[in-house]
Amino acid sequence: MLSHKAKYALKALLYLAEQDENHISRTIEIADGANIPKKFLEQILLDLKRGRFVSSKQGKFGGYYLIRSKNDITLAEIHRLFDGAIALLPCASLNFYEPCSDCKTEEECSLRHGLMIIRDETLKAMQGITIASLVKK
Amino acid sequence: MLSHKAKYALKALLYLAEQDENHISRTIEIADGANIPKKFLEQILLDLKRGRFVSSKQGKFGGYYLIRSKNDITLAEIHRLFDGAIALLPCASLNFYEPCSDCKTEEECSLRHGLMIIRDETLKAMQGITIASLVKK
DNA sequence: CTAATTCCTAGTAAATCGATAGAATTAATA
DNA sequence: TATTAATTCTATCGATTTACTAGGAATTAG
Repeated sequence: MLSHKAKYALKALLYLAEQDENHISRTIEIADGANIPKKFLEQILLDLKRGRFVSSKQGKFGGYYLIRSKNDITLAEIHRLFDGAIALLPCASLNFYEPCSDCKTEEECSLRHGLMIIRDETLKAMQGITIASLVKK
Repeated sequence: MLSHKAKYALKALLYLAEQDENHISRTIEIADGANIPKKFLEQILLDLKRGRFVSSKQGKFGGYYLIRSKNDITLAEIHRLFDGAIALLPCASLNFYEPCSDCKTEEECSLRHGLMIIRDETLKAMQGITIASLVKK
C-alpha cells in the first residue's frame, strides 16, 4: 500500500501538471486544491524537490513548479522515493537490495525467485502509469 | 513489502509442502527448518489454520499439516491474509475496499484508475505464484 | 498421571506514520 | 530599509503497527 506521503505527492504532482506552463504554485494553493494538510505537504514538496521532480522559488510570490515532463514521471519513481522498494522483500529488490538474514544462502531461498517475477510485472505496470496518463480526463 | 509474518507464513507453507503426505510437523520442527522464531511461528500457524490453509492435531505427537493443494495456494492469498490489500490504495482494492476521505468524488479521483490497472497486473502475477511453483527446485 | 504439544491472551520495545510547531531564511515591493 | 509573504529547516509528538516474548490453559498419547 502507498503511504499518505506518496499519495499526497502524486496528488501534488498532478496538481502541478495541470497548471499552465510557467505558473508557480504556492503550497497553500496545492494543499487546498488537492486536499492535503498544508504543513505535511511542505515536507513532501521538499522531498520532491530533493528528488528533482520539482523546483521552487523562494520568498514572496514564490512556490513550486515541475521541472520534469509529466510524461516522464512514473508511479514507480514516486513509490521508490517515498515508500522505497517495489519488490515484496529486500532480497528481490533492484534498488533497495538487502540480503535476508533468515536465509542460509540466496540460492536456497525458495521465495526470492517468485518474488522477482512479481517485482518485474509490478514494476512494468508502475512504469506505465505517468503523471500525464493520470492527469488527462 | 511483505511483513515478516507473511514471509514466515510462506516459508512455513513451503516447509509443509515439502513433507511426505500424512506427515505431521511440529512447530519447533518448522521453526528450526525454516529459521523462524518459534513463539512467533505459533501465532502464524494459528492464523493459517483460521484461514483454512492448514489444520492441526493437538496434544502429544500433534502438529500441523496442509489441507489445501500446494498447487492451489497462491501468494495473493497469503498476502491478503497477513498484509491485507494488494492494491496501492484502499479505494482501488477489490477485497479491502474503502473510499478515500480526501477525494471529493470517486470519479474525480485521478489516481484510482491508474492504481486499478496496477492492481490487476500485480494480482495476476501474484496469483501465478503458488506454493508448488516455489517448492520445486 | 505425565509429557508433549497446540491454543490463547497479554505485554512490550522499537520503529514508523501522519502530522504539527515554530523559527530561520529568502525575496519582492512599497 | 521595512514589511510582507513565501519557502526551508529542525524538532517533536501521539498513535499505531510490528516483531516478538512470556506464561499458562487445554488437549492428547501413552
